Amino acid sequence: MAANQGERTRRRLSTEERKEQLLTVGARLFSENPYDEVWIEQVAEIAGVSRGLLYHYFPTKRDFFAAVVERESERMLRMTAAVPGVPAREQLAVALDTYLEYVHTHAHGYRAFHRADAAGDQTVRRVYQRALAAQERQILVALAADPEFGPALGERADVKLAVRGWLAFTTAVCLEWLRGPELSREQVRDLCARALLGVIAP
Amino acid sequence: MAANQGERTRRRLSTEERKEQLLTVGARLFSENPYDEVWIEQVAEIAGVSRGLLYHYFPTKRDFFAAVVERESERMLRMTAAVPGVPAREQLAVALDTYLEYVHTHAHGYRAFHRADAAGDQTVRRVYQRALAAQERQILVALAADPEFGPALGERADVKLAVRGWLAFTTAVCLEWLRGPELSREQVRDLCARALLGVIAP
DNA sequence: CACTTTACTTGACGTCGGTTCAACAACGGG
DNA sequence: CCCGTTGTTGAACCGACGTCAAGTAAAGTG
Repeated sequence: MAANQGERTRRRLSTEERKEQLLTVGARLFSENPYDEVWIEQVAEIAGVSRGLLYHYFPTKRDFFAAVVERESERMLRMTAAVPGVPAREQLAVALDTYLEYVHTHAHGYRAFHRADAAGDQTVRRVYQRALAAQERQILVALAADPEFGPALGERADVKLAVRGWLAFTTAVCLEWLRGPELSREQVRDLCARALLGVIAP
Repeated sequence: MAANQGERTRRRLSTEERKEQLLTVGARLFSENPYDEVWIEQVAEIAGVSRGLLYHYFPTKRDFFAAVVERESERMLRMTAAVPGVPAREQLAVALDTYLEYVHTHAHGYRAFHRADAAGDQTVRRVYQRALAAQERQILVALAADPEFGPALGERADVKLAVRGWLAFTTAVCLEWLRGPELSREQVRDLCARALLGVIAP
């Protein structure tokens, strides 16, 4: 009902701090409710500011959502940067561990991010697709660098599609895992790893 | 701008015919735009009826969307019913062919259906999840009936999650395939088949 | 051809959430 | 202590959802 901090002292934050705070609140709300069930007023209320301020920082509600998605995609890509020079099989396990760590600690952002898939308009979708493309590229590069897969990779037209599909696989598994973790992190990791190797294997 | 058929003759359809028509228009619009960019007035205009009539058949916009999703899920399940008594490997190829045929001929409905994943509220989501669960069950039953996979299936806790992930894989691949069919139907079919076998194989 | 039924239209209205904007107030420098 | 900068507010505007009562006309029925 009331603001986060009591209404007695109206805090005045710097532009960046306020933006950050609003995006964090947005990530939580967008992770729990579909896009159009999140009211801009609700975000402002939880953040302890007025509706107007939100529109001062973000032109429209869509832009606000896009900013939440973009912020989360950046965090995700930053946390799961590839480690070059390591065999793909091994690197995959490590990368998946990092990924699952990210999913676990930033569950809200992760869920909010993946809402952009089906709920977004052109703008949001573009941000989302760019992030997915970056992940795909990351995976393809890691695979191509490994002598086990690299050489045969370029000859197959379905590899790109396979990687995209695998990302959807991993996403679905992780979202379900967050819902109720009936499997251990290691089991999830191995399942996803097995899936990728199964698709790109001859 | 104007109605589908010229405005000179106002056609009077049966309840079922009209519902069907409206749902078809809805499927097309929801396949091309996110939920909140589809106006109820737009649907009515294209169908050549008044806004009021739409609210006569569907209480709210959400119910309308849910009806679109449900209709499409029924069609999908009906068209991809399992054929018992056939080995899983073989049945998988046939089922995927049927599935891809459905995806191709009902692209609008297919896209609209999968918007419910992230754009839906509780009601819509329930419809969507029920359809997914039915597909999962269908796959698990087919696998369990085959002596090659059946016996070992019950012992593994990750099978359900794997199947769910595979559905997401297939969905992502099909949606991308609809976008620009750079791969033939056979290639897509084989890719998806390989994916499932790769995940449930030991 | 009357008569009934019922799909369908019309248009005005209330509501609610997104969006705009002029004014306000908290901080920082002089 | 005053003043400019700028974070922030509150209220009004708008447009889409949803309601409703009264009426219109297309089909079936005798």
